[in-house]
Amino acid sequence: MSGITLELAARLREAGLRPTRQRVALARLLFEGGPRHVTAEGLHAEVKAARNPVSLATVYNALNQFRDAGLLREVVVAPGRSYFDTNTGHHHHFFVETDNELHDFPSDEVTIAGLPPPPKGTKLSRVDVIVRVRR
Amino acid sequence: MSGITLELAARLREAGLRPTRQRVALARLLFEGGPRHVTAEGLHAEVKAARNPVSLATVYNALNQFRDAGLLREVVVAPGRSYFDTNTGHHHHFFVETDNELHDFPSDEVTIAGLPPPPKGTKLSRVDVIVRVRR
DNA sequence: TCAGTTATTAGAATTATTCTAAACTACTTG
DNA sequence: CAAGTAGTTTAGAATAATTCTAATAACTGA
Repeated sequence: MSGITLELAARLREAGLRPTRQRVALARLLFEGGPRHVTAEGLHAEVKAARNPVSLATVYNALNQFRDAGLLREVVVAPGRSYFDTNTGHHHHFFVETDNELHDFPSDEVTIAGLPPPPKGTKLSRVDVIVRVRR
Repeated sequence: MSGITLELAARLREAGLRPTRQRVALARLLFEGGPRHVTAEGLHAEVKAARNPVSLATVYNALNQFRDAGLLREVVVAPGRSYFDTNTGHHHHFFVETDNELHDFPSDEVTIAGLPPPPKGTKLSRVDVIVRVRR
């Protein structure tokens, strides 16, 4: 195994996930290289193309587990369209409705003021801002 | 037809939609009384309970048409969970993830500053803010 | 009223996702 | 380092949400 793969394996282990061949293959596609947005179908096509066959069910399982472990963030933009974002830092999204493109933008300069307090008995989980645009 | 129904019929006509029995029945459930959030399945159950049978396909058609006409706003909170909101004014949402509840909150006091400009060649459609909380 | 367009319907089709149960594989303990 | 075992993977079936199809029905303008 290469150094990079060992690193990914360690990362999975820390997340409480066994670094199986399939999960490592998916993690490589997701986490090597820059941040990206993937769909389950898209990622499945990629592992297939990389001649590292992983079943679609496993892709779904892995994406859900990675998300639950905080390695990914899920962004739902339209009914039946959800993306997994490898950027788990604080940021928001542009969604180009006309061609289903999702882009990050940093939240550094964005400030949201005057949010009401969470309903009684609940605690804040996250604030999603989706800026919808059309071409 | 009652006065209220005539009003709704006029509203549909203005939106370019024929005020058919089914659409008026759905519009009554949606627009009489205070603002509300519905799912297609939920609304379908309501018309059935009101002994005004409307097929599920028609419920979907009507909701999509109402949304396209600006009478409703669609809010997607999770994969396979989208709500139609009768409040089309400027406001945002709380989503209680633990029990799939959606609540409005007015945007009067909320200010978002520092949003980057839309990507080149696109124009702003809408800004969605979803505050996710857990119980 | 009639013709013509538009809407409704049941059920099939599609799409995205999850489930099932059997086969397999990574970690552990002896 | 050889099992044992608990966690994983898999294909395919199952589920869920939504859209499509093509036949029937209903509104509208003349």
